[in-house]
This record gives sequence, C-alpha cells and structure tokens, in this order.
Amino acid sequence: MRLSDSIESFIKTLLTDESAEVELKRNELAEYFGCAPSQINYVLATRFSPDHGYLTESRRGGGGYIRIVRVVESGSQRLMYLVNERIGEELSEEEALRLISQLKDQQLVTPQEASLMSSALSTRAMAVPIPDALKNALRARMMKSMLMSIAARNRG
Amino acid sequence: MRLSDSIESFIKTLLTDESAEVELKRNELAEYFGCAPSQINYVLATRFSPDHGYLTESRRGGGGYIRIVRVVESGSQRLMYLVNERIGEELSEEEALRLISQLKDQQLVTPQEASLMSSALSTRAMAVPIPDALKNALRARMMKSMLMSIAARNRG
DNA sequence: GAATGGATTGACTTTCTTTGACCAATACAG
DNA sequence: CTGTATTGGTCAAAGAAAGTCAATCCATTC
Repeated sequence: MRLSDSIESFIKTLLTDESAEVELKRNELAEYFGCAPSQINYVLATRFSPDHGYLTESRRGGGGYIRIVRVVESGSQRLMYLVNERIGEELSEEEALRLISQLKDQQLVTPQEASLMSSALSTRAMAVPIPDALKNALRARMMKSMLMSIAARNRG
Repeated sequence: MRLSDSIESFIKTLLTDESAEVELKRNELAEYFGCAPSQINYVLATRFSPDHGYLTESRRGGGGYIRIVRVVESGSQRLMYLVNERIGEELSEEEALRLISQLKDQQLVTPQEASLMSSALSTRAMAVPIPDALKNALRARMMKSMLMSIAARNRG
C-alpha cells in the first residue's frame, strides 16, 4: 500500500458520519507515518482538494494546525454538479448572472448570496486591463469556488 | 491552546455586554499568565487593534494602566469606511482574508457571506496567468463591490 | 527497457508566537 | 526641583509551526 493512500484512509477514518471535520498537527501526523511533513501537504493537495469535496484551512506558528472539512453532502449535489460538470473553464458575465438567477429561483442560494456573487463577478468589479478570455476564466474559477463554499454551508 | 488566545479570551470575558471597557495592569496580567509583559502588547496589537473594533489607551509610571474600549460603529459606517478609506487600489489575499475574518467577528457579515467572499478572492479561485499587481487590483475592486452589496442589504 | 507520471523527500521560505533587553513616561519622596 | 522607583512601549531575535518547490524515486505502460 502506498504511503499517500495510507495517510488518506487514516484521515478518512477520522472523518466519520459524525464529524465532517478534523483538526490535526502536520508534524505529528508525519511523525506517526514516519515521513516528511511535506508529504502531508501532498496528500491534502491530491486527495483533499476542493475538487474532491474537501476544504482545508491551516495556521502556522506555535500551536498551528490543519483542519479538513468534508463538504460533499446531500443538499449540495446540484451545486457540486455545477462545479464539476456544468461550468467549464470560462464563464461570461451574462452566463454567470443567468446561473446565479436560476440558483436563487431554486432557492439553492439566498438572495443575499446571489447579490454578493453578482457584485463580485460584475464587469464593474472586474474593470482591470486584462483580456476578456482571462476575465472569463477568472469568473469560472471564482464562481466554482463560491459555489463550493455555499455547498459547505449546506453540509449536514 | 495558544497563550495569545488565552489572554485574548480572558480579556474578552471582561468586556461583557455591560462594560464596553476594561482597565488592566500589564505587569499583573503578564504575571497571571506567567509570560513576558510584552506578550500583552502583542495580543493587543494582533487582536485588539482598531481593525478589530477596539481602541486602547495606556499610561506608564506609578498607577499605570492599559484601557481597552470596544468601539461601536454602525454596520454601514464601518463597511463604507472600508470601501472608501481602508481598502485602496490593491488588496493582497492575506489582507483580504484578515479583513473578512474581522468583519465576521464583528458580525457585520454572516459566516456564510464571509466564506463566500473568501472563496471568491482566494488564490485558488484567481489562478489565472496575470501579474500579482493586477490580481490585487481585482481583489480590491471585488471586495469593495461585495461590501457595498452587503451595505445595501443592511440599509434596507 | 525506456518513458511517463504519480509519490517521496529535504532544503528553504513564510507566518505567527514568545521572550528579553533596552527605552520612555509618570509619580512620589526628599 | 531632582532622583528614583514604577510602570508601560518597542524592537529584534529566537522558536514553533506550516508551505513551497525542485530533485529524486518508483511503478506502470508501451
């Protein structure tokens, strides 16, 4: 069995039905598995990324930690579908607004969230000198990121 | 638990709904927590700064003291201050996250809004090939745009 | 058996915390 | 007034995590 796989399953045993959230110390974990601390980052990057349905936060310095939150849960299936399938590499402003409006209608996001997202992706907010293609790539990424965050809120 | 965090929460228990104001002795507090007196200054600087919604004044010499005042400001006031003065033409990710976290602490934005904003402005979301300066300009614009959107909601 | 791509490691970096040495202001005693 | 004891302030260095990245290793594929 691969080290990365061991670490992955170990973390997943900590993320049971009960707790969708674990907090751990990078160094301790590395010690436990007898590997380089950075190996933990590798596992997080390849198995616990947002694309895999997880969010991570961390803090350095004395008393630092790494927290992992599982976000893929029932209510957020639709949102995850959008993130993984529907939205591609680019997203125009019109498309974004249409999507947001639909999500609001379907009550998958609140009106506040909808207007927050709209203002973040608006042409006005993005008025910096870069090509349109890049703006649309940015929109796509930001949209996915925000939807994941909402999916996280909806977790059971 | 981190020492700084302990000191922070200790002070916050003294700042209840009743009293928006505490007065304490730096040396006594340091003694109580068994740490260097300057540790207190560190906590004040990192957790009780104006950005965090607190003002501090102090006096040296015999009978010296440190006074901490929780400052009350209307939600819109604070948000508009951020939009018009605090946030300039550029905003780094670290700064943005710090600001958002503070706004959440001060309950000027909901935890959902906070995580929505964070994810929109995250490095991950903005991973397209443009210069950092432009990303920071974008962040500033998006942040202001989102804050105004929230201010608008609060007004209604 | 070479090539490819994921896995592993370790050196270096960044961020946050804690401490201590030295500095500055204030009160009080003489 | 002046000197000294009593505070609090500043800053830089050390310490304690976590992050990044490039080099190497290894297993699978062709």
